[in-house]
Amino acid sequence: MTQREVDLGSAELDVLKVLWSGGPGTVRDVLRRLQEQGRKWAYTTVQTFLTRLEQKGHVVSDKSGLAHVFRARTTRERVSRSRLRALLDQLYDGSAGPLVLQLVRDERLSRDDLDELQALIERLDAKEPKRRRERS
Amino acid sequence: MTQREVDLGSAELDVLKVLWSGGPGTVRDVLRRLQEQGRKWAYTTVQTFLTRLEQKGHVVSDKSGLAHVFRARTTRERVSRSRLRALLDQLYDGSAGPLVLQLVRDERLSRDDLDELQALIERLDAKEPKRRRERS
DNA sequence: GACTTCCTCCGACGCATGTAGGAGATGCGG
DNA sequence: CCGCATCTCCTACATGCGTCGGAGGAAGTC
Repeated sequence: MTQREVDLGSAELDVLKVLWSGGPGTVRDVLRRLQEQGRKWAYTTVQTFLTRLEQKGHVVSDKSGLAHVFRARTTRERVSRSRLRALLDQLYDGSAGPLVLQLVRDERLSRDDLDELQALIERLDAKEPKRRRERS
Repeated sequence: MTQREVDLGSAELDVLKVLWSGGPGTVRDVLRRLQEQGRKWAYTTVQTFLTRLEQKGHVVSDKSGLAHVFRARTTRERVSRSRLRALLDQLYDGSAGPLVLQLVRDERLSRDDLDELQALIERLDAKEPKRRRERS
């Protein structure tokens, strides 16, 4: 029931993102917020995206007023997961290990992130069968 | 010189992948390998992708023989990095921390991966100024 | 030399996506 | 009541991608 692969173009995603971050809004609202981010789109462009997002089920709208109010239905979580999984499957053979290693190696994680990560690993370690191998 | 954002459709990527894994080959070679993977494409479809990949600079070909031999030029590494970065920028606000945490939490990393990860973290810790903060 | 086979080249088509203009309804300021 | 601002709806159009078919040339086979 995982609602078929989240299909979103990057412009569509940008629109969805303003709904996530700024809450529901009309076409005009969304347009304004986008413009504040430096996007120079026409009113109807935003409208098109909102409509398409609605058709795809990622957004719902309240059509009672004159100007429809759109609200995100798909969560950021959902999209992230879906995208991540696609990346994993396409380029990392489906396994997260190498990806994590690469990330920790290449991206500069903050001390806090590292700490947290370490804590998490310890927690996982604790929970597991914990076969402690001799360092070969 | 980072050669503009790696632009690859998913089918194109599949073709590139067989070049990565199976080495250079002609259209027919690539087609065969793809068919072994269950892909049912027409000969010319593969050809189209190889040509487009070449136009985009991801592949080079040796045209001396009758059948051209194509070879990947863009590495898997490069594509992975680029895709990963895009994901990070689009959905994780550019910072890898949350993503790593999510991965370690949600994906079942193998014991080996966890070990390796831990080792890596320790190495990073060692290298760093090592500001040991009081736990606030 | 005529056949069959394989290859390259070129063009095409449908669907998704990014981007928008115009038509027509509706509401508010005088 | 009139006009201007707004909205929605519909249509359009370019580009990219996934997918091929057909034309025409080179090669190996009797």
